[in-house]
Amino acid sequence: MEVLDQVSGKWSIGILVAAAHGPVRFTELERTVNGISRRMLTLTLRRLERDGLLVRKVYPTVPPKVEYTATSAARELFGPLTALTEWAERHRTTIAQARHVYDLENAEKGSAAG
Amino acid sequence: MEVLDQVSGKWSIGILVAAAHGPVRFTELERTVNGISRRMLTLTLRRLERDGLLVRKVYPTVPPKVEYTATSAARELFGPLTALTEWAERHRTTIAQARHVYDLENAEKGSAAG
DNA sequence: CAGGATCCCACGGGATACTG
DNA sequence: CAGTATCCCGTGGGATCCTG
Repeated sequence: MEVLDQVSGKWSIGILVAAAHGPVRFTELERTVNGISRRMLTLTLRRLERDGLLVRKVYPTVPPKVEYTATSAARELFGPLTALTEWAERHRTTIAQARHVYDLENAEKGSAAG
Repeated sequence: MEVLDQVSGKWSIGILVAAAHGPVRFTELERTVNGISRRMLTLTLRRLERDGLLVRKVYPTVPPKVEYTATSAARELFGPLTALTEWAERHRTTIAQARHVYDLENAEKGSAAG
């Protein structure tokens, strides 16, 4: 799905949920979205703005102040997004175990389906 | 979210929904999941199998037959996934327009906020 | 039919330095 | 404070050829 490409990407979701509860500032996001670099924050913000999921409001003060606000389209995303992350939470250990088992079985390359 | 990384990737979702309605065969997926290459089909199937979202069943016949079936964990994903794709569908044109507008505004680099 | 192996490119994304 | 610019690398993914 082409439209979901922007929701994918390592940071979009994190930024969106960070902006869920009202306007957020750049530096605020930098602290909130854990592990994100300045560069990726900027790039992802630009993409989300371009897709109409965030509105960027600049206050021409000094020092500068920029606020990002989730649009209604973005807010409609929060439901599905929450469902998805909750699923991930529920199945995290299950998936980890599945990976472990799979890796073990495929370590012994000559395994006869034992 | 680390666990969602596998759901991301260009093809995982497409493959999962293709396997939603029962077991599917390799070639069947190759036709169903539009635009996927043999290579990515194999790789993505392996990843989904490793994460316990698909079960791979081999019938030792000639010619070979391999069936992929969604696990219960994967089936629990369909709800959230559907919600997400429906959101994408609802907002597809909106997003396209937003992009268009954004691109126009940023084409005139010297624009003084019109 | 259902893959595996190899090559090769595009792009996502981190690190770092500079700016209005 | 809120960016932009540059460099550089890992990997996602397409094309093509080979195989049990």
